[in-house]
Amino acid sequence: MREKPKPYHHGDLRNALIQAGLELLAESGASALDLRQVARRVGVSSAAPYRHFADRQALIATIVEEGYYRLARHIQSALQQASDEAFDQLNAVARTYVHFAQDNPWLVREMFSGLTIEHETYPDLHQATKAVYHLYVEIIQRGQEHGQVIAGDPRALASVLWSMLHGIATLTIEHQMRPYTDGPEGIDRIALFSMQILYDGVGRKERDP
Amino acid sequence: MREKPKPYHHGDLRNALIQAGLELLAESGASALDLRQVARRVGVSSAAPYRHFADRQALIATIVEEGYYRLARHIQSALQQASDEAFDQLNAVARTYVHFAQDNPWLVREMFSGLTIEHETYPDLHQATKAVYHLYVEIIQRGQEHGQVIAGDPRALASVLWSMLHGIATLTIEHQMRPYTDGPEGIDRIALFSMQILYDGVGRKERDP
DNA sequence: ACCTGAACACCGTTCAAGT
DNA sequence: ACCTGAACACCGTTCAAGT
Repeated sequence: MREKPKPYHHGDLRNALIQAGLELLAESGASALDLRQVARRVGVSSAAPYRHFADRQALIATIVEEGYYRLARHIQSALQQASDEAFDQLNAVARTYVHFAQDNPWLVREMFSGLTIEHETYPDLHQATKAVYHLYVEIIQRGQEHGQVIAGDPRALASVLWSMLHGIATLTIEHQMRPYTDGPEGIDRIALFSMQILYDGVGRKERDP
Repeated sequence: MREKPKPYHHGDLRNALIQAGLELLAESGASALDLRQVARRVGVSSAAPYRHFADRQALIATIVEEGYYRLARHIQSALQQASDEAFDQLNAVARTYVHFAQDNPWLVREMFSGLTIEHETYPDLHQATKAVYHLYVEIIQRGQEHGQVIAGDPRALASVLWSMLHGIATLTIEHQMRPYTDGPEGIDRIALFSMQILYDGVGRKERDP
């Protein structure tokens, strides 16, 4: 079934490299994400990728960028199935975030390692992270409009939400959330619990008489 | 785990390698954390480190472990200067966490990358992270005893606190918290703000008459 | 314009041999 | 017992030459 037409020109090498990199990352972790191996899998020479990416970092940045866009898509589709209650939406996002991390641990680790984000050498990547961040800002704003979320700069509140999501996803991947993540609905439980805390706080409120 | 005090090239190569690794990491980032370069800086051959560490990962795990112990010490000393109010303590921890991350960005990135924690090949490292986690559990428990923190499994609540700290530290390092971190007290401001949210929640509470 | 082949510098790791 | 020197396999990157 598999033909091996090996034209001198690949045709879509750039996308093929991104795809192969994504696969290698998922299969064998970050150490497999090296240019020679990616080139090998695609069936081109080790030098070929340099026609499409400045260096290894640039390929990784593009792969991570793709990761952020995928995450954004997942979140958007989860939000469409949630009610317009702020808490419900927070919950949907948290569940999506943690599941995405669990399903793509190596990709998310690469996304969160941030080595590339630091240098603003990759504007497209920066754009992709902003797209996700913007979804949080919108949730907060809608919640404020409906009187469900406290007043305050939506971007500041969104940053705190982002921090929380970032943290629970990371700790879940690293298996630091056990035993709360065990069992069939464990991952959902920790997401729900975290959002409940974020929503209501850990401080004990006075029961006024 | 103290050994003979002898920071000379001959007798204490193990500690010399850890120290050099810490320095290289701080100076030049993760890419500088390679065995040959560490060996070079200490003034031994490239093969010498293998007498003290199984491989490169083992050296990194030890360096990261040292990072967790340093962080634990910082937190402990901050807690001693805080009052016995739960909120005050949460705040002290958050400030310490974020400052530590800002002062040691590469070390913290390595600590959070978690590639090593996943494999429980490094029990000492696991131990070091537990030491930090335990400090959070204690804060939560004290807060509950004083009626300042809501009821619930202290370990679960501590995990949520940990997630929050993890997230704000990461986003601060990656400069995703701007513009809230700008200015002289910016870093403290974002820590305080985050803890206020964690304590009181983002949900709008009804003002009962 | 896009890709190959060979080359260079460098790293992780091993091992026989030195002290 | 601890360290050196040489060696092997492999990776990032470059560049002249091929299609």
